[in-house]
Amino acid sequence: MSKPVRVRFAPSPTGPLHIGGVRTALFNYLFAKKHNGTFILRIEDTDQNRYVEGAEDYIVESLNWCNIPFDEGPGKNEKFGPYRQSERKHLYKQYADELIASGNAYYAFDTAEALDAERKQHEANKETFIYNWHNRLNLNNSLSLSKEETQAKLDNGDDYVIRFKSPQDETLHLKDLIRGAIKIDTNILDDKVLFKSDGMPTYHLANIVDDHLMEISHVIRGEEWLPSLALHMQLYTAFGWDAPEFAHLPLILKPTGKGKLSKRDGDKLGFPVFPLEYTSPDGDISKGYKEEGYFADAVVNFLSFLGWNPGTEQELFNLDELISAFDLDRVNKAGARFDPDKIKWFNHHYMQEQNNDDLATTFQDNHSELNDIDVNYIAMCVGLVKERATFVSDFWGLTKFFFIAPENYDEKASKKAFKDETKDLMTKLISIVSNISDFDVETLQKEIKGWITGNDIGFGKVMMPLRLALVGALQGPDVFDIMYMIGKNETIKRLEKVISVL
RNA sequence: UGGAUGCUAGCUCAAUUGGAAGAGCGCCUGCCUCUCAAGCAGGAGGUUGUGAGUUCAAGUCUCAUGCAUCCAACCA
Repeated sequence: MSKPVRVRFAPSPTGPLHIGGVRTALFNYLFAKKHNGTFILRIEDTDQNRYVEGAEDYIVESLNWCNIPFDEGPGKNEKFGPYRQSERKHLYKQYADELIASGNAYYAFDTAEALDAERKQHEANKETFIYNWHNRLNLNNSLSLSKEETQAKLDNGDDYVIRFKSPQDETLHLKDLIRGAIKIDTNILDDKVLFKSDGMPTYHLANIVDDHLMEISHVIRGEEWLPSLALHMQLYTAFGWDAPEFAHLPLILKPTGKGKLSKRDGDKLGFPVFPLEYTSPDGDISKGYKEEGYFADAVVNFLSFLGWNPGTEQELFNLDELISAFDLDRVNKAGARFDPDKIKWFNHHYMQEQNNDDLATTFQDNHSELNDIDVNYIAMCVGLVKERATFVSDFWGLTKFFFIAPENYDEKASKKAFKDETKDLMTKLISIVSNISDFDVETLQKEIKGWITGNDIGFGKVMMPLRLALVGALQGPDVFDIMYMIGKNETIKRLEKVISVL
């Protein structure tokens, strides 16, 4: 039917990729895969002043960690390359010149200082300075100067920028896939700089040229670009090109209060706002979801619900399910509030699907106390407690009694569990345990429960102090599982110890 | 200040072309149990930001207003 779907994620390498950027990348990826299309990574590094070393690698690593790799991009399947705008520098000037030739753009020689002064003066008069039709003839450009003067300046090598000549008294009818029809009066638009004096294009020019050259079919980007849509559509018209479809995603808002989610919110409220840990050139470290123990699938699932929902009650989606369920029609318009508790909830669910051996390996790597312990044993412990864990880092607190005997007993629990007859009961229990030769869960259960019911003792009187002896607190999985795991000798040792403090 | 976009439960979001306001998370209660979670079941929670208008009928359309965000760079 229509053109093949080609979408791009076009971040600027100015630092670590924000979690909102990951969401934008994800939606592009889902849309591409849903329509058997191509997901492209393009690096928008036209601002050399803001370039940060390592940021591009960080972006690529983040996408890979999330399992949403790009199909085309720097160093990969370069059919439409290069994919770094700095390496496409030679392409842009001719297009700017083309716009000048067609009367859609003009040279401007105003210095940054002159424009700054204008802005300040307007501000003092409580006005807004806009460089456009109403004042461009009073400023220093090829429209206000004569042809000869302009040429003389160019020949002289004066610094210049190329500005778009925004039309007067027109109404633009724009279409956004998520927001519908938008009307814009061109009189309020300004003459945006398309080409900078350093020989680089601005975002606006590079973006349109590259999207055209790379045959992008759908532009899916953040809402912060919505005000630029009018300019971009006019550029397509000026070039005589077919424009792609546009979809502007809602912003991601702070968990508390109002406002856009920022790096500071993460620092303040203690959750990451970046996919991977990031160390800035200054040495500042920002937390990452990966390093904090989140599973990539959980992060992706959570992110997919920021501004989108499937219209059903299903919340748990793997990547394939997301691809088939995703639809731009179901992306909503309002800003999405970031809820750190919800992402933990997702992580807990994904924890249950993890392989115990893999979890055990990670767990062991993170705890030197476990160095000499058989990984299979650790995996069994993990299997017993993971239903109550959200992160691998929860494991130690949940399993330490499998590896080391409790040193003391929780005070409140002791009051509840230790009674006058406890000493006698525990002593008797030791002899029962000692006599069990098949030391497995079933036998333990049968023998001990049989003893309790047979003598009408009451479960709490035995089980609570027993649990306290083994764990040190009234917590943890099934008591018989614990006994089986630590073994007969250790069980008896712990019972003897608890008797000694009674 | 100007323009754009948005506003439904505490939070994330639902609600064919206008046609009885719903789910999940969180919270509370119960069940389960040797404990804490998890799990299961139930419950509370809403004048759809506010005010008008059009209509037999408005969360949905129109206008006004409030609040929030984005843009208003030779940043992206």
